[in-house]
Amino acid sequence: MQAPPEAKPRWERRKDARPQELLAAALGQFVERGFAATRLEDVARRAGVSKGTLYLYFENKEELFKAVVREHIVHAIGAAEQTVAEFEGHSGELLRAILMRWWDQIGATELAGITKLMMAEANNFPDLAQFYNVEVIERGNRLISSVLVRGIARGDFRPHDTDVMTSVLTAPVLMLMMWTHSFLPCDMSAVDPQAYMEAFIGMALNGLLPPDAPAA
Amino acid sequence: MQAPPEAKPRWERRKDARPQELLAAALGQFVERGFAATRLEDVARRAGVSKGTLYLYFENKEELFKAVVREHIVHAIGAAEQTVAEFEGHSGELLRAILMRWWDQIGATELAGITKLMMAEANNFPDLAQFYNVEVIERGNRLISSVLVRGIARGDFRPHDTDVMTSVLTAPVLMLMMWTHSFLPCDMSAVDPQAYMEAFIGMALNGLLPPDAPAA
Amino acid sequence: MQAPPEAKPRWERRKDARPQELLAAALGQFVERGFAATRLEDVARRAGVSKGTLYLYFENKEELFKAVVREHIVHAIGAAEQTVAEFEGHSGELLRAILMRWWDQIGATELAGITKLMMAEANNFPDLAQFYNVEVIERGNRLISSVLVRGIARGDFRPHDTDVMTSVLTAPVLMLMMWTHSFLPCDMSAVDPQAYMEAFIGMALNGLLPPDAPAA
Amino acid sequence: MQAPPEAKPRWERRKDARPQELLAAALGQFVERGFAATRLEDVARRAGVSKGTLYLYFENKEELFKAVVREHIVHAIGAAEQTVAEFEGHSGELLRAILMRWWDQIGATELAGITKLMMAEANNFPDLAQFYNVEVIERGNRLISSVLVRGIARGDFRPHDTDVMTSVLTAPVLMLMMWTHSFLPCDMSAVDPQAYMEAFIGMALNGLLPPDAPAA
DNA sequence: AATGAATGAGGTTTCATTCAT
DNA sequence: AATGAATGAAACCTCATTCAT
Repeated sequence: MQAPPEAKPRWERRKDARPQELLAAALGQFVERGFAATRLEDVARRAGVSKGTLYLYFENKEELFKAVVREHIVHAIGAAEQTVAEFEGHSGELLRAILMRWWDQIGATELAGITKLMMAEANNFPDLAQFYNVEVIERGNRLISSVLVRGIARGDFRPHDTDVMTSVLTAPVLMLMMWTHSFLPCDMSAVDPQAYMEAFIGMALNGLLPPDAPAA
Repeated sequence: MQAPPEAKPRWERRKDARPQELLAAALGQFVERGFAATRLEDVARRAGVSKGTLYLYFENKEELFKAVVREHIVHAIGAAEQTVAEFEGHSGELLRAILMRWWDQIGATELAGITKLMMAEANNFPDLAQFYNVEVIERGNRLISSVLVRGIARGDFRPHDTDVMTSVLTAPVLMLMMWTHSFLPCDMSAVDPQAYMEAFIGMALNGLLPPDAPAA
Repeated sequence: MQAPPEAKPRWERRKDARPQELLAAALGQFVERGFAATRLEDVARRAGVSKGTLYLYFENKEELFKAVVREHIVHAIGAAEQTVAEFEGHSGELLRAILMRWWDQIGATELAGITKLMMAEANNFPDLAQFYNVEVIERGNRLISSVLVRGIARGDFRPHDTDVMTSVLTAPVLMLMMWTHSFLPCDMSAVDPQAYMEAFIGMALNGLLPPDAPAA
Repeated sequence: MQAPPEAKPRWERRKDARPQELLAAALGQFVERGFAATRLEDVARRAGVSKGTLYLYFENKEELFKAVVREHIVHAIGAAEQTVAEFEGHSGELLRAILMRWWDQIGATELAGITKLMMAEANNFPDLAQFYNVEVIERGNRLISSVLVRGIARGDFRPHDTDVMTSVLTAPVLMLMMWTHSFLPCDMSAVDPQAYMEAFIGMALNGLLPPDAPAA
């Protein structure tokens, strides 16, 4: 009776939207400051909630970080796995799609900051490192690897050591991510990431084709 | 009987050796933990002194870090500048020497951890970033650049945009440093850094020669 | 049986009362120990809270001190200004009221310790000195001065240099404050501050009257 | 043989001069900063010696301070006692001499800073307070008192409570010292200390004369 | 579900004092 | 007699986490 029904409540039920907002805020803060230097208070303020609210959704800072990684990176890997499982064409085409999506969805976004952050701080947070290795690195490598195996099996690629080749293929992408997200003003403006990715993938695919295949 | 004559004194005076020991301890700690996460107490313990002793030699944490950088990295750049100034042979040979020394004296040592650290934490410590940019990055780039200019002037290299080329030349080395000093177990064991450097430099030099020169 | 139901909680929420309690504790500690020698931990303990709590309400030690001064002294000056603005009677009466209130509300209370503290430590804390000069000394002097100007304008006082007279009027009060709050056991017990104030004001007012006025 | 005899030695034997230099440096520093805020390192630097040297002459900071007080203030009291003991004229003349000397030798010099310092910090250093009370305040009061007693005994002064009168006589001098050495910019420039002292002493002596004496 | 006041361990820095040289 | 390197006990301040409301 006192308050009209449409009176703005002190806080708003967001229900399922809430966690997403918290994760978005956390991502931004982690990328800007790194893991250790990120203050939960800033994450909360950025999400427009109170510090305590974070703890309703995430056990602690590490779990919040893991959730960010799961939400954005692990999820993307899952989608890529799906693509691989369903794909029916030439493995070279598939590999190109996977690598380009990696760049577009992660490398070219603020998510690349997570990669940088992990390289920098993993030493100080062994639990996080363990988690990231299992959930991201190993799983990601497995994904690339599986495409290579598929390619060899189908005769799309010439036979090779797929584990080594996985490293060879991931390294440039990781490096480009570090590069574009580092403060270091090493005039990378000279290089267009998109062009770099195109060149790199073209070269790689060419090198993977069987000896008798026509150049891609 | 009570006190053995060689009872160790409460502390030992080290005089001139001290600063070096402190810097060595600090370097180790910074590389292992990063700047923010390094506790001065750990640096002190590692050097076998008390916390207060650090402050006899360095004004504060930032100055300690700067001293580490000056002692090891800036100093090395200075030596390289000397080499460039005195060198009399072909610029390709000089460039090779400079790049290999960079790798051998910094990239392949724990000093590469400083580079990694700066990429990771510069955002959080603007003063440090400023210092590092002026003392290391700009000065280092100027050094490489000067070799290229020299090469063009002498006809050792074909004409090119030396600033862009400086980026092109530094990028792979920086990346290799990041790579080999990152926790990320991206099976880089497959690649021998030395071989990588050789290959990279060989390629670069070839590309820099004037059109009519015999392949290196 | 194990835990009595009325077990006291780890901490108690005080909400709006808190700042006042903290300021009271801080005032007590500052007056007892001085600014530099006051440890925030003691202030906290005195207020029955933890060290960290202080920082929820005050940015740092200096801000805490300023808040104490504002809360008690600046506030009192404001009230006095109000009185002056609204007063309608003889300026001598007004001056007497202002000076007596100064003594009663500040000089005779522990707040006099703040005055003593500022005299002692201003040299070591330039920011504090600056603040105190602007917020207390200049403003207080302006207040007295305005009463004198009003008195001259209304013909209540004979013409005189109001700035000099302001000094003449404030000096004895400040001195009495120092005196009664100093440890120095210079048998001031012989003098009753109240009587001293009365005598001083009586004399001052007499001296300020216009030549032809009947002695007060 | 190696070093010519007149080679400047690493340090110079000053023998008895040393302590005086240290005390002078300490006095300056104590007056500028206060007791707690004075760093022994600054005292040492000011005296041109090392920190350790201070401890050869003074057990610790408190003893150093006591020595300063003894050297300058207690010593002056002793000289004044001597004067009183030997004086043969009218007690009014003697009292005037004693008070003026107090002002000239202490009040008008940086030594007045010691008085200010004691008022401000005695609470925090009970041992110092105790020392100062016994050696300076009580002894100083006894000195004044003795002059009053002598005056009454000789019929130079009318009978009165000499302890109370001692307070009455010392208060204005102490206040003037505080005043002139405080940062508080309470335009005391309007008052010339010398004139103030003259006026005060004149008034006091007049009040002390026996009823039938001719005005001084 | 949400808040935000409260906590307290942990980090950097200062400085009186000690002691090997 | 003199030095000055070394110590270590505080002091200020931060922030992840808890919990009464």
